[in-house]
Amino acid sequence: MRESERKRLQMADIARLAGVSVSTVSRALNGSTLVNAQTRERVEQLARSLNYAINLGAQNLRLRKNQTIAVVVPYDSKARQHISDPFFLSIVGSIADALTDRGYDMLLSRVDAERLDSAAQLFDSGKALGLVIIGQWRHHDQLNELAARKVPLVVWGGQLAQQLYCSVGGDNIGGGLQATRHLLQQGRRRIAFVGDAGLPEVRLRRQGYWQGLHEAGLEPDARLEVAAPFEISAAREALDRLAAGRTRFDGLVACSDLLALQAVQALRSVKRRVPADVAVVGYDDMPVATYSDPPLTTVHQPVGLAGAEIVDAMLGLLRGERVAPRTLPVHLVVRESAPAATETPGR
Amino acid sequence: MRESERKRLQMADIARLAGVSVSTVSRALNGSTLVNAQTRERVEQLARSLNYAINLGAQNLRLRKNQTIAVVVPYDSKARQHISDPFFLSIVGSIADALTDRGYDMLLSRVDAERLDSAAQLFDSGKALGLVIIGQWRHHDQLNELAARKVPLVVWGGQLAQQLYCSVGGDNIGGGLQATRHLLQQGRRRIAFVGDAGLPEVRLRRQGYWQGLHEAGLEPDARLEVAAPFEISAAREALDRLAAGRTRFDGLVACSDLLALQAVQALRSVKRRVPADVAVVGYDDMPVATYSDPPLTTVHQPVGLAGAEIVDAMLGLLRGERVAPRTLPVHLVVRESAPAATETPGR
DNA sequence: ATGAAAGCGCTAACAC
DNA sequence: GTGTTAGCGCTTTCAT
Repeated sequence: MRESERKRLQMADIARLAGVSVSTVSRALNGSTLVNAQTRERVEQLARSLNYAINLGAQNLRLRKNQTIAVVVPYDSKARQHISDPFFLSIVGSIADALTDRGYDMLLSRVDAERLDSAAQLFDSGKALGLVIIGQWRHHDQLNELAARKVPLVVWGGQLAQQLYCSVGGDNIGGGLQATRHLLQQGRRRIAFVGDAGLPEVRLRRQGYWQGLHEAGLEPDARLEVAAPFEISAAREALDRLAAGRTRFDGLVACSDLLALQAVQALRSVKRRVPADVAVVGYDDMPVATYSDPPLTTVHQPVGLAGAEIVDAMLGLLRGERVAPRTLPVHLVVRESAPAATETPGR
Repeated sequence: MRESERKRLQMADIARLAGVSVSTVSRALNGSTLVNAQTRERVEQLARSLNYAINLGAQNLRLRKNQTIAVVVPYDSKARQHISDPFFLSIVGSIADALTDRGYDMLLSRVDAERLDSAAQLFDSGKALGLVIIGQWRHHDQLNELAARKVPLVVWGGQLAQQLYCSVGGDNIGGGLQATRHLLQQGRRRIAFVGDAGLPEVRLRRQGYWQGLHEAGLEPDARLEVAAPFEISAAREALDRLAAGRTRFDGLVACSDLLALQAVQALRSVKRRVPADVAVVGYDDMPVATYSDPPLTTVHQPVGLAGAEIVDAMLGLLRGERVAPRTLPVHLVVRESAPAATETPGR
């Protein structure tokens, strides 16, 4: 009908031109040993010169197979915002690489975060063999329901109690802990925590933060916990309030690099210096962290590894294995926003 | 065979349970008017409660349709590097959004840049209706061949002479020109250009750069043109050579924000200040440009718009229209790496 | 070594 | 309104 699909070539055409049956063409093109070498050669030449390729839709139907994995990046239905956080974008890139390596196709979908179950459609309709969902957001229960329905599901996010699905994620508790310990080691005692603890990953990081405080004999102060969303413009307001507020602090742990940098700007707008007055630690270690002013001390997430782990977990599920959630190691990268102990001058 | 696909539900199952024929189920689920309201209701209920969804592979085969567009991000076969440039990643995000809005699926593929024609497989095999390729790289001819073969093709990149395919891209000449003019207006006269002119987009930007120089009565100086690739670690070396070299310069136009920031670092390593000694302009206006040290004056590319334009161009092609290449407007965002004329103190 | 025929899960005439 | 039937483009017995 469309100009471009007027008359797609099919096996029957090749068969006719080669003077053989479709079965033979099929066998030739699929490397069966049951074809005469010359016949195969003729068929292959023909196919190549005409740019014929086996119709994978038909092949998959007949073989009842499929090599497609859906990667779902939920969006906030109110904001309908563009995928913007660099971390999510790069993890998608990493998954794309891992899937390509293993010979799978990647379907990239965006779905309303409030209707995560609609992602299951991708599976039910046979479009994809399994689902990778980027982030748990506030939908742990919906994810559990999907898993209960036996939808092959791997979620990038934190490992929670009562979790039926397979998650792969960074060590959030460890990350929060390392960030906090580092600040404490530099002598900071009033440490703020920035991130929306409604999200499991953030909650775990806060748990690490609490643990760090505890180790140092400090009590958490709720006034220093800022529920800033990952969405930057909305976060800024909360950070301005924190910076301008009466509650004093000399350290800050943020749940993304962009959040950390917004905090830096908010602090500067009220004439507080980083790190002199407030030392700041970010999260993710995206490229921005090395170029920013100041360069960020931040918790490095192993993005490259993440894609491979996610895909391996998915392939395990597809093989029918029980795949345990995985937690990937993170480590602190120290830069100038929260430098290591000031070089003790002399001894 | 796999645990998870033991016995996928199909229309026949629903039909049996509902006590009707498959045709009726098909009609009911597809909203045909030729079904009794009650029958439809019963069928729909059943399907919903069993999480049955029409098998799209079979449906597509039967209907000879397909709603999938492949987005191809070429990779360098030598480096086999991860998609890392934030600009490419965000344009992929933008396309994903635009496709979702219009009801299309997006297949994200990576292919060896040296074998771009292999991307055509995605089309020939019917996996995708059309191809979006991110970047022309050095493969203008391969792209032309694909277009000559009537593969529906939209390329993010520059508009070139002798171009058979549809391209969508930022106004590269304009971008290069604006960047250069801005530096000239600040009184800079020795302006370096950083980017691999083997790539069409870069070549066009350099053309704008030359034009800017020409307007000011200046001659290009080949020693100030640095063929730095987008890949950062490789670029750094070239930038260090430039910074340490004997050829003096007081302004610099880079072809990405990351390149600009690497240039800043290279300059600092030889004790040259930005912008005091050298004013630097970046390209793309990624988030990093606002947070970096110094914040970058940079050419803003309309990423959000780009996705929509690319997809609209593709849909035009699929409708059989001739779609002309499109050039999207860019504009300079002035920040501190190349500030506007120093506030003339008094008059 | 090759061809004929059945069927993957679905839709759309065509009957009734 | 609903069922029957013939494919969509392919693979694979089963013959020969």
